[in-house]
Amino acid sequence: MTTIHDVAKRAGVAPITVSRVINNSGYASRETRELVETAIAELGYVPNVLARSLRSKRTNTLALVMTDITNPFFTVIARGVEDTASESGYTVIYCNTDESETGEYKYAQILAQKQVDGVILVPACSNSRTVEFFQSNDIPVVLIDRSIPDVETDVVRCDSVSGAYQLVKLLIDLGHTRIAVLSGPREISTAEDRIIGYRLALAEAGLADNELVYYGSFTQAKGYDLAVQAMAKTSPPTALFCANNFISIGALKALRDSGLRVPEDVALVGFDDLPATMVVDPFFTVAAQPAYEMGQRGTELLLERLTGGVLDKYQEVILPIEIIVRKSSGLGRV
Amino acid sequence: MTTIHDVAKRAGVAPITVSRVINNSGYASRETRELVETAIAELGYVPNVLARSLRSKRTNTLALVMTDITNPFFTVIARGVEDTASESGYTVIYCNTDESETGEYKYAQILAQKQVDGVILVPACSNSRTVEFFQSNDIPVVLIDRSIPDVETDVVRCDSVSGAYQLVKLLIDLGHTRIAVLSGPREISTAEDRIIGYRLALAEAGLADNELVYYGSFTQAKGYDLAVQAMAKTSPPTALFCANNFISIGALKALRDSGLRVPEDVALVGFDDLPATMVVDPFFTVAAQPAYEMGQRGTELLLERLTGGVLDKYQEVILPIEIIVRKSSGLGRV
DNA sequence: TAATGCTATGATATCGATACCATGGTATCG
DNA sequence: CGATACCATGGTATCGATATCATAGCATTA
Repeated sequence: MTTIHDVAKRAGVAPITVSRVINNSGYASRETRELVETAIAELGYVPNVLARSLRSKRTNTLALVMTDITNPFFTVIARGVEDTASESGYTVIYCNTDESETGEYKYAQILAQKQVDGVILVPACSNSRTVEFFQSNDIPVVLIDRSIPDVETDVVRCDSVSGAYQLVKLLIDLGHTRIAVLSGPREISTAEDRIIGYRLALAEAGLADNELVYYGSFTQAKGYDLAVQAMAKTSPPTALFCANNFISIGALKALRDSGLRVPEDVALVGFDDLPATMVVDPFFTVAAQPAYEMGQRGTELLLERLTGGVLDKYQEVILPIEIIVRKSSGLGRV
Repeated sequence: MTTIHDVAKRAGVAPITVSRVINNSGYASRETRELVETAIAELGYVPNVLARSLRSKRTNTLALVMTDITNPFFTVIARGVEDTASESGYTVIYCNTDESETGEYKYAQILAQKQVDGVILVPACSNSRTVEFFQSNDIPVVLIDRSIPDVETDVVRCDSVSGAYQLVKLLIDLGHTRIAVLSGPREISTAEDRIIGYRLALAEAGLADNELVYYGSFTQAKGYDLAVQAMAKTSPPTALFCANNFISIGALKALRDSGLRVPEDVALVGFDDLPATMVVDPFFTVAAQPAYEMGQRGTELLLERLTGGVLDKYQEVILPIEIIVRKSSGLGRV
């Protein structure tokens, strides 16, 4: 390992001068700068950011803690975060909690140890322990996609209530009266909000008594299960509202496996679009959230907190949802 | 920030003793251990890994440098890496080069600065500069998925030649004689190997004169383009062999857009399966590579190099490919 | 009983960089 | 011309941990 001292010796200057050249801080004459730069090139010197960060108290590293990196929705968020962060010279550590509260807290420890400058968190639970832990270690946190009750911090999310309301209203307008909602875990804000939106649309149409609510998790397997459960009723629903993309796919699989056609026999709508790169024939009617932009805005907010000094009030940014009508919702019932 | 000194003072011991308790290194009496542990708990102390790594020269961090994190093939590799690494107490930094050589080299600098212990690299080019840079900084590298000519390092990959051969032979056995291959960039080993396998199968069947080779890139957009080009010939191919999943999807889209049915009008086979979570109705006949296992084996190899002292000889691990026959290859031509 | 080995703990130097303070030279201005 | 400001550079302390060496008590063994 060549160090800043080696460079300094070779260039005939003091280490601190080398530091100034590298970081473009303080003054350095054109001549000295060149001396240092050639010494760096000749030695193949690479600064040690551990030492730098230890002294300067800034690691130029952010962490993105999310629940499921295999879900394209989060992958796209990750790209938004990555692009924005790297533009400002930050690197990003990705952490995958698999929707587990303990996994999340375990990562929180590691990230604090690593002295990350800030965290973008998709919470795996409604528990505020992780956020409070970060805050007690002076690490700012931005929540993304999901919120947590009674926590003071920045949030970037979409209006799930409204998105769900619009999707379910669409089904009602098509003539459906028995609509089931297949959602995620009870304690996740988006899972709950999407049920609230569902109820709103039902109530408005005078269908409050027809509620068919299923809680589960945001996975394909659970989507399959819940769809099977829902369709097993004596008078099964004629439409399903799935609370995310994986649930949609699982539900569609379940319906096909029972010989039911979508949309002819059962209509299907859901949250979260699949990326165009991964789908040949877009089929699902969805409430599409601007995932890339969520990552971007969340990161911007975090960077503002880090560099712009103290912005005293926490912000809640709510981004618009787009309803995309495709084949899976069908043409309506006669 | 509470430091090891604060803990030491509170527990009435020396900092080094606290260090011993934390790291379970050296001796510590039961009594002292408890004193230290309660002090840690009371103060909410979290060790600073920057300082630790600076002194100990180990960061317990690996880097996974890949070309496209939005491709599920690489996402699955990432999970394999992550799981294996975290089992051994390592964390993983993910880097996305977007198939760009400069992007790759830029990340190399950053990773060296961060003092990562080792790197798992999916090379974006056939250039050995990045690998050599890492090696000159004493950072071991394992290549994954793709190899680079004339580079001395560990490699974990699949036998693309054989996979391609089998897929193309399958098409030939179904009666196809005009088969086009839509591949990636000329300088990527997997892109080239898949063409070699294609040629092998053609030659064996006496079809060497029917070669229809298209180079491009591993993206959906390019797959679309190449398929359009291939089908525009006066006597167009009756089957397409796509060198990865994104090319397959793009090609399928192009065929559909020109009113051609798969497999009735054109048969389609390709490399890399799509994850079951993302597909309702598996359709493509594919050469499936064990992505998770590739990540796993690559990481294991790297960890062996890091911990097991010097394993003098570099290894090349070649994992088996599975051919999965589905609808897209059709039933053959009469 | 002296030698040996293990347990338990501490003092000090150091990892590689930057913060902070200090120094001296030159240009500008009233 | 002296005061002031800016440019250019260096010395030293320090960030928070561990490597290395040292010390001392006690048990075991020849």
